[in-house]
Amino acid sequence: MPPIFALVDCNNFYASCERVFNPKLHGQPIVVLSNNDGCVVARSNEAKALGIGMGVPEFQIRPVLRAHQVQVFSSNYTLYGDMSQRVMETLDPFSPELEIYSIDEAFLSLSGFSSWNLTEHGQVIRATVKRWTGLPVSVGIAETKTLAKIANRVAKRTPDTGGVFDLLACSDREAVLSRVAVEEVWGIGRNHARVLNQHGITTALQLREVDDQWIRKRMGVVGLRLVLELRGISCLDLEQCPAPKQSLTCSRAFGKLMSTLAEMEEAVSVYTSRVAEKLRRERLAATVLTVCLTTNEFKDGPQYSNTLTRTLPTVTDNTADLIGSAIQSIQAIYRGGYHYKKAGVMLTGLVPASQIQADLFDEHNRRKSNRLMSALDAVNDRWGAGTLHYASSGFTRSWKTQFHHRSPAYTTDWNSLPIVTA
DNA sequence: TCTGGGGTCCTAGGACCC
DNA sequence: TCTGGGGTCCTAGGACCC
Repeated sequence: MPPIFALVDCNNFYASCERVFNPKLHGQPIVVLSNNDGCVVARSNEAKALGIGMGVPEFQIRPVLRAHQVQVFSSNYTLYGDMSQRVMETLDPFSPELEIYSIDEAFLSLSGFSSWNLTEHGQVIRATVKRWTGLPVSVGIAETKTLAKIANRVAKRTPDTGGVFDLLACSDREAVLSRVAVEEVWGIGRNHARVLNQHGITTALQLREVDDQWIRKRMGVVGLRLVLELRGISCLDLEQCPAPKQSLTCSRAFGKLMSTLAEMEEAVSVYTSRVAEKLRRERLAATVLTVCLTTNEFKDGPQYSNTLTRTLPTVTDNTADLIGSAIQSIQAIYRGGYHYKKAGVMLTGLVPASQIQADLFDEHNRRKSNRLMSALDAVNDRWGAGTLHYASSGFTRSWKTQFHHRSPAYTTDWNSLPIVTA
């Protein structure tokens, strides 16, 4: 049975989430900012039309934001995560196989649906997601994932498609591919695009026609796979069960520059606590911990950054163990006389928590540790992150990441439910 | 004044072994 | 002329994604 993929992708996901519970925002330009309200990470169509680019620092476009009364939001990951889950649950019945590819995208297998009118099926999907979640999505359909991505782009960009485009039902595929720039193809980033352009390859159609050996040499097996996908030969399968994580990170820019070791220890302690929570949620334990710190690269003045990776004394998912290692590492790489902007903690060498090898005498302590961590996580789930924390994380948090324009957690907090007035 | 965060995969090269 | 050859494992770095 030849494969058929549908890619369902939410339009301007974060910006659209803000709109669902705030109808006044319809038709208005919206931007959503990254942590610390630093860069633009999402834009409504109206904001795109104003020429606001993706990833642009907020301070550079402040005049535009003010002049056009653009609605500005800090990232509200609690809201977006919950809305994402609603979308995925809505998509589930439409296909026997679903791959959640990112927070706002899913691949559906439509293999075996070839006798259906897939454009109509796509329209039903689109209308259902809109009705059940309030979010607009686009649907692209084709026989490979890479082509489904392209079909989705067409659906999004061409209003008369009604948000659904089926490349299988398209009579002039060459015309479609010739209108897609090579840098818009999934898997072609800035660097590969530059090289391809230098060789006169500027469209998806031209990329499809390149010589196999040539692309293999320049872009490795990844490049070859991509070209085959453009030709309609499916090389990327649907992945229904996500592979176990290989690394977990918490890294963040500070709300202000920091210089003392005491502050850096606090920050690293907080970040370690966050990443340890992720670790336990995934039911994993870590064998290696990496700490990094860096000054502000955009600023003049002395620069310093360093990274230290250490194998942990024992495989663990215990926050205190991990903090102990992280503090030792930050003490080792910290240097006085600098203004630090960012630090991070990464866990690798992850193994299933159930497989932790405990020696005979360790058994008692491990049981105790598990109970303590369960209690810690339960308290913080119930009363909010950081309610219960280690003293090494400090109490002032003057360096905390800033979110000055955050919308309420409409869907996950009783006190933030939207209120409808007659 | 102000510039995000969290991932994956592949490849090349070095160390080491027999 | 010609200085073995083949394999594994690990790491760093590059490229990409959302």
